[in-house]
Amino acid sequence: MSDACGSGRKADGASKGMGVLASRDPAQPPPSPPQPMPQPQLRPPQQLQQSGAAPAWKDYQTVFTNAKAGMDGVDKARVQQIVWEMSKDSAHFKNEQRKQAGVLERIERMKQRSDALTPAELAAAGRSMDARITGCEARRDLTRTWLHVDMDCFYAAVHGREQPELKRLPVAVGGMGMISTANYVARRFGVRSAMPGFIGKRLCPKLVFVKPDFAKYTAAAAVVRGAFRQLDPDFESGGLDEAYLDVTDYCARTGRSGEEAAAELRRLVQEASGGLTCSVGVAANKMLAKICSDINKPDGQYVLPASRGAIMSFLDTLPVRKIPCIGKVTEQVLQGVLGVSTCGQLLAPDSRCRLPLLFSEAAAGFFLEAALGLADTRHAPKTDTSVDPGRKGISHERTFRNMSAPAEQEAMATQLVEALVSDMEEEGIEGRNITLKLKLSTFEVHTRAATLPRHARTVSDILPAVLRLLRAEMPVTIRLMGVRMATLRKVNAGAKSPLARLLGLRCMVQQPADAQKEGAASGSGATPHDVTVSPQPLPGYGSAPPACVGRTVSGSQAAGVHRGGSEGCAAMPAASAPAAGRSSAWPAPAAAASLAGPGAAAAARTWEPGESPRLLARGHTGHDRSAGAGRPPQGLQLALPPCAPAPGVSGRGLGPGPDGGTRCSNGGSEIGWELGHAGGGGSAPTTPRVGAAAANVGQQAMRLPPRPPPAAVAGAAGAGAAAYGSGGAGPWDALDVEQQEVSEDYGAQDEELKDGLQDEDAYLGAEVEDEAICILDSDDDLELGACAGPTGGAHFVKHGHEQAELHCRSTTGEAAQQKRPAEPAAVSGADGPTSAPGLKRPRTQAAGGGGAAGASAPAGAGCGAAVHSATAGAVWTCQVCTYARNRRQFLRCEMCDTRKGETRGAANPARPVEQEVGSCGRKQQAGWGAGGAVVERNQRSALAALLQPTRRQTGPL
DNA sequence: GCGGATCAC
DNA sequence: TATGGTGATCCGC
Ligand SMILES: Nc1ccn([C@H]2C[C@H](O)[C@@H](COP(=O)(O)OP(=O)(O)OP(=O)(O)O)O2)c(=O)n1
Ligand SMILES: [Mg+2]
Repeated sequence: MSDACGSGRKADGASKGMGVLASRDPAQPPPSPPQPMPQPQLRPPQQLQQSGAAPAWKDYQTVFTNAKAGMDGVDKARVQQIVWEMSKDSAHFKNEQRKQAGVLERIERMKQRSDALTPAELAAAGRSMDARITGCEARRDLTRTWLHVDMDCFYAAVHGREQPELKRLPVAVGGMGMISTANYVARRFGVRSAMPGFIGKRLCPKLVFVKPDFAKYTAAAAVVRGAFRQLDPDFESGGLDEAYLDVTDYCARTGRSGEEAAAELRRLVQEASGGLTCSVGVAANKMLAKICSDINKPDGQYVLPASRGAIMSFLDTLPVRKIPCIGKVTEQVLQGVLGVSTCGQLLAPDSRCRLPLLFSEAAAGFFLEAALGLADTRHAPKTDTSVDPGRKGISHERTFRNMSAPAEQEAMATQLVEALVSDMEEEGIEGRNITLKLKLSTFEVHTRAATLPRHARTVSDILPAVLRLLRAEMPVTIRLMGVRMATLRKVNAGAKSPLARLLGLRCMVQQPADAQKEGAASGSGATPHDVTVSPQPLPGYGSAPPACVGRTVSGSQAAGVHRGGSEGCAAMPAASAPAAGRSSAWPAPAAAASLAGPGAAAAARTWEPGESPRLLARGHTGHDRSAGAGRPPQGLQLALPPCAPAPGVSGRGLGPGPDGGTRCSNGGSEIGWELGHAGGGGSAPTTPRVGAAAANVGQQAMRLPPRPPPAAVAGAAGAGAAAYGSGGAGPWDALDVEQQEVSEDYGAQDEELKDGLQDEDAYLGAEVEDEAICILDSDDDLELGACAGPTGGAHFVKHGHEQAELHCRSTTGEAAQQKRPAEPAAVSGADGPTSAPGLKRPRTQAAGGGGAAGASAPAGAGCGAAVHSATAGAVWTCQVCTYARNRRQFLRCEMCDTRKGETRGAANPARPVEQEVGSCGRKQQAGWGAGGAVVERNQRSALAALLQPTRRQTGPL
């Protein structure tokens, strides 16, 4: 086993932790403290005087005393006491105590429940868990070799590389307000990430603060990723400074062991980066590898042999806190309720049988698998970036001195929304769900959300809703405000049909399996047609402003918005990535991907025995008997960082700088805007591998109804990735919808046309060679009218209110050019008292008219159908905000939440009395977006709420 | 769908 | 003086 580790590895003296094997003690003590203490006076005080019993400071639970790399010789008691001393009178402290009280309460409740369990219940649950364990074991896959690599005190190391003198000094990246990270010298004093700078300074008076420079980190990350790629071109990024590599193939190819691969990787990283060191974990799956990478940090590696025995032995004494997703709170809960602190204890009969009885299905399953050392062994699938927004939400938030003035708060909200919109535009996305976040001067956090009438991406569409939410909470004294947009989708991606955009339709085409015969094309049966193509929607202009605000505001930036595919990342392959947004890299579609199992069927499921914890989005190993074909897409997502699929080239450095660098407020305090804005790019995915996986994701994104479509894409492994990959070539290639010129009309920003079409019935024409199924998915209810065409037949199959399948079948030989089978008028005419009375359906027709597309129309039959967006069907006008398009099924105004018929805003009836006046006047602090900057655009998802307090109070702030 | 909570970097 | 920003998931309503 201990094969020659001789390779690579330079004997820099610090030849620490070369792979260790079979350890029985997971916490193999790192070979003694790093290096000799730099300077005597830098040695942290070793002990502190403490008298009395049960000192108050001992109860203050912070994350600063957790075991962490570089914290070995730290006097934790001293740290804790100082942290407590400096915090105890603060509002922050008070809030922490409040939260802690809640945790204790929760633990208490769970304990009671646990005690109340009957022997019968426990026995039954025990048997159930045993069965699960058996199933899990049967599926354990030890054939893959994974490396998890994590840079050592990354930010600090980058600065140290440029200013060597810093290496010997205790350095913290950040400012007196917040520390992003600290080098190992500083860590010996207890200085850590997320610690307020002033406390760090107190712990280590000589602490040197360095301002963060995100551009540098991004550039450095890009370099080391180049090294990662050498061992695994498809490596998954877990953040700016870490990644998961499946080196199974590399090892097979080179004949190297995992240990040697790790050594080689470390060598390459150091060489490429000019001295930056990293630590590597080697194990059979991602989760284990991640845990291992921390063991011999810094500049070390640890190998966990791929045998069940070694793994179980390793986990036996491993603190549960080491499991990703088990944080401070969960650790306390497990300890408090079950008396469990290690994975081994979690598996003890008396503990494991209680898991399903005290925790949710998902959580129990996660704990079980984690304790067994089971997790993803395959890369997360990649997704089609032209369709996938790449993220679930996008946000902006900022901390400032306590603020109470409404006007000031509204101005802040405006700024935030502007920034948000700017980012959304960069990424070409729009969203439907807006959330306002407020952190009171007491540090309590509250969120208020609203669902917009339709997807929006302009300030004029979004701000009013935000202001409404904000005003409803006034008066308040806040220290932070944030805005987040969710329910995202890409604007215009791939959709060539303006009509579809108008309707807000997502269209997907797929041919019935049996139709492949004809596709003679590839013997493999993978014709372009049999792939689920898809995506995309987007009501370009269609999504008009929510009446409320003013439609006065024209479609503003319309026409040319298409953000070029890649603003900055020139190096990126076309199909690749999303423009970098904030920090990093590329959105990890993993999240969505993981849910989109193979084939629509597996869309989502809850934990099932044997399935790996979603530690990392999983791509399905195949043995997934997703019986629950039609389960709600809500599978558990105990995701760990659903790593970014293929983080490739690093993006450009900094994004568009802070507009004018202004943001930063006074005195370049703290970390300033740098991080907040940085981001630019991070890494971009290498050319995303499109294919079956992508197709699946596409489906997921499209919210396909549970029922798998006929042409089940499911198993279609390898089914032509082609159709997908070509970015813009979407569905419209196969389903040739007419009216290209409408597009131009749009481009011309024809306001009238826009308004008119909006609620109009519309006609959707298609040209297919044989058969096709077009899946319609709209924001609005769809009312489908008759449909048929001279050249083909079609019928609808509805799925709920917003989706439907349009099945088209051509009658061969029929005029190919005749693309307008059904006369729109034939469509049910259920027009309700729609707005825009003046315009009827003419628009649509006009649109179809030109038919420039027809010119080169390939032979094929046409068929079509008329679709009527129910928006126009039945609407009511809010008497408060005058929004006139509330759909009938809503009893409250979609814009302002007022009850139908009511004349006074009912959204927030009771006005909170409101709390204390802001405390002391803090200094204006620039929102540094440090940490955030860190994370690549969302690689992180957390299991989080495994244990939720049962109660929930949603009162006025 | 919302709001609070948890987690990670 | 002074405790960040971004993204995601989960649970209970
Ligand atoms: N709360 C946090 C945690 C981390 N980071 C940033 C700074 C770190 O340099 C970088 C990477 O995070 P790590 O957890 O990997 O920490 P380090 O790389 O700094 O140290 P280690 O050697 O323990 O990996 O992310 C941050 O801004 N805020
Ligand atoms: Mg690191």
